[in-house]
Amino acid sequence: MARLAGVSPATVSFVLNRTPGQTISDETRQRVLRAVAELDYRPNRAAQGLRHGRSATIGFVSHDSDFGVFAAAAIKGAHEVSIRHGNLLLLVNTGGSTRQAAQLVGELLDRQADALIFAVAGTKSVVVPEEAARVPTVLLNCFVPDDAFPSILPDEVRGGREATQALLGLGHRDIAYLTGTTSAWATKARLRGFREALRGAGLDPRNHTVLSGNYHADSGHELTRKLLRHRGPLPTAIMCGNDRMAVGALLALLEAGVRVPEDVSVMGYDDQFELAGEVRPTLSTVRLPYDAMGRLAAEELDAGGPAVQTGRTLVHCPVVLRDSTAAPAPRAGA
Amino acid sequence: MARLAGVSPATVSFVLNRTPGQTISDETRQRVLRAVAELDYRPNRAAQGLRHGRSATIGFVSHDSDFGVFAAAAIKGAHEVSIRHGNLLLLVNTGGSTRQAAQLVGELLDRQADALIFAVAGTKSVVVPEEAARVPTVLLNCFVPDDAFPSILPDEVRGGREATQALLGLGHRDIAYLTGTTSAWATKARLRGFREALRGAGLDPRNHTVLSGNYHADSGHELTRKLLRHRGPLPTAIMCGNDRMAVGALLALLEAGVRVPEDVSVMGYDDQFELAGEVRPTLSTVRLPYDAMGRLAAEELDAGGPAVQTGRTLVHCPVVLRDSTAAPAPRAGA
DNA sequence: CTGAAAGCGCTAACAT
DNA sequence: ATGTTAGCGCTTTCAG
Repeated sequence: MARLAGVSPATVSFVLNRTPGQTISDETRQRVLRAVAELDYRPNRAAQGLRHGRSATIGFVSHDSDFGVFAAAAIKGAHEVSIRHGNLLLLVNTGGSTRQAAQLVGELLDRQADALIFAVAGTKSVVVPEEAARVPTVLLNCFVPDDAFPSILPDEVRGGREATQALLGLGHRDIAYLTGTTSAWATKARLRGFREALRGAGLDPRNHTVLSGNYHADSGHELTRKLLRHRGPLPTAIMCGNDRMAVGALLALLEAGVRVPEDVSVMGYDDQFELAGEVRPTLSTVRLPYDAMGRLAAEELDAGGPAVQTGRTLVHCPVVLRDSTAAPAPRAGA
Repeated sequence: MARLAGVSPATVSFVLNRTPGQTISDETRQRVLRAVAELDYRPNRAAQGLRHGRSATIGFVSHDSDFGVFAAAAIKGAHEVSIRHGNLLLLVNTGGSTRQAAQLVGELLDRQADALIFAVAGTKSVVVPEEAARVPTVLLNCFVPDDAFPSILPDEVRGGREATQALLGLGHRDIAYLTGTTSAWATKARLRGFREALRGAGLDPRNHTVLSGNYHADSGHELTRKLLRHRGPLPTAIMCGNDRMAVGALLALLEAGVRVPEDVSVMGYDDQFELAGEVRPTLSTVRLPYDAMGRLAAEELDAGGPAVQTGRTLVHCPVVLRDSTAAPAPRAGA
């Protein structure tokens, strides 16, 4: 014990914490510091936590069957700002089961987590274990029907709109949309943005092909083949539900000898790490700012307010233009 | 306090923990349990930890600039078995900096983490903060020069060898290898496995093209184009440093009108989540069992032995055959 | 069979 | 200006 080394029990605490309103003689301070250095003593934060009722720990609940790209990015963001505030992340994965979620939130609370981040990969409505309400909790990429917890969500409508506008800006007038899973919240929102943008440019969405897929690369491949088979003139641009579908589309187009972006532009969505920026041609896409969302969540929590600020915060998804999009080739009919 | 509800202070502890060698009358037990249920009381694990000197928490140090696919998989595995043993993961990311690593290991230790997992995405030698030695520590996908900590590593030589043997088994005799970053441990090991397999089949590795890339999709693309430009007869199979390079290769081949697997077989490495199984054709590859490695690490730690069992544990990387490989087409010269 | 008491490592209020 | 005391919530001898 540092106390043996010096000659004081709680004085150490005063010195180490610079307790305000406490004045310590320079001599003792030195003595303490020397002892601390010698034993390289570090306060036991579990004990501090017990005293303070605060563990300097934030529970991160990944409510998915797997940790994936989403969780990794969100965790990175949350970690980054938590660290800055002296907090660490206590991580659990529920496997997507509501029962497991309740169980694990219990474990987190037992360990006195000061706050909770509840995150899901595919934006959607979730059931949050009610015990979560005992501490400040933020929902990341998900929400509850009554908005009892504050949510942080990507602004998918705007993302879809701006992606479409980017294409329109390049001169495209015939844009096909290969959607992700139709039932998904994000799919609907992106599609809505797509239609808004078309209407905004004076075009009729009903003249534009929309095909339903499932967010997997092979569905992008398949739908693009359908596009190639069935239509007369190919659209000059293809928007895809996400980057993986875009990669599938790319493969199908190349197989058919269609050049990207000379003959057709392709737009993804997600800006998926190690994918969008690396395929050839590199993919124009919309950045899903999971890391920023994680940061935001942690900021709300670290700020620590009783934090039952409610409501939904939408985070902007910026368009990232790379090589898979270009102005359409002048058409014969033009 | 549950104690108020019943009429006992520490008896609660006996009941809840079924303390061996303690015998409790059925009546009191019921009383306690009823009170516990009513207040849905749960013991404070921070306090338990303080008492026991054990936090039921394992520190997971991701020593990379980012959380990525690797960390996500390894964490998933480690989480899975930790949970089963009643432990939770306390997660930190060092950004790859040794100084940050020391700092964060400090934070973990201050919070009384019972053990540490130190993980890196690209297999390599690392500098582990020396304080890590205060608790059982396992190195995941990395090692220290003197093997002072036990390491868990993928068996890359065998992976490379078996991937090559799979191709040889299909009848391929001319296999090109597009490597990842040459300086990487994994690259060398996989290449060694490649050569061992060739020699094992009575072939001379020097007759096989080996081109150096960097594990990114675009380098797979570029090297494949080089292959297409420079060589007379294309090899019948191309092994790639990883799946992303394989996707690059796929794109380049399709662009050139070369069919996969009819004209050329392509083999990846990693079995990357959401990639290898989804591109068209689906990628034959070697599974890098990061989740299993994570599980293994947690198992060694949860077993909790003083656990300074040292040495390196190699984990098998099984070949996964999908659609991008097939028997070579009969050649004119054959 | 159960309660009282001490103590894990720390800090906040209260004496000195 | 420093040291004492009590207590955070739990477990564990040790007496009853």
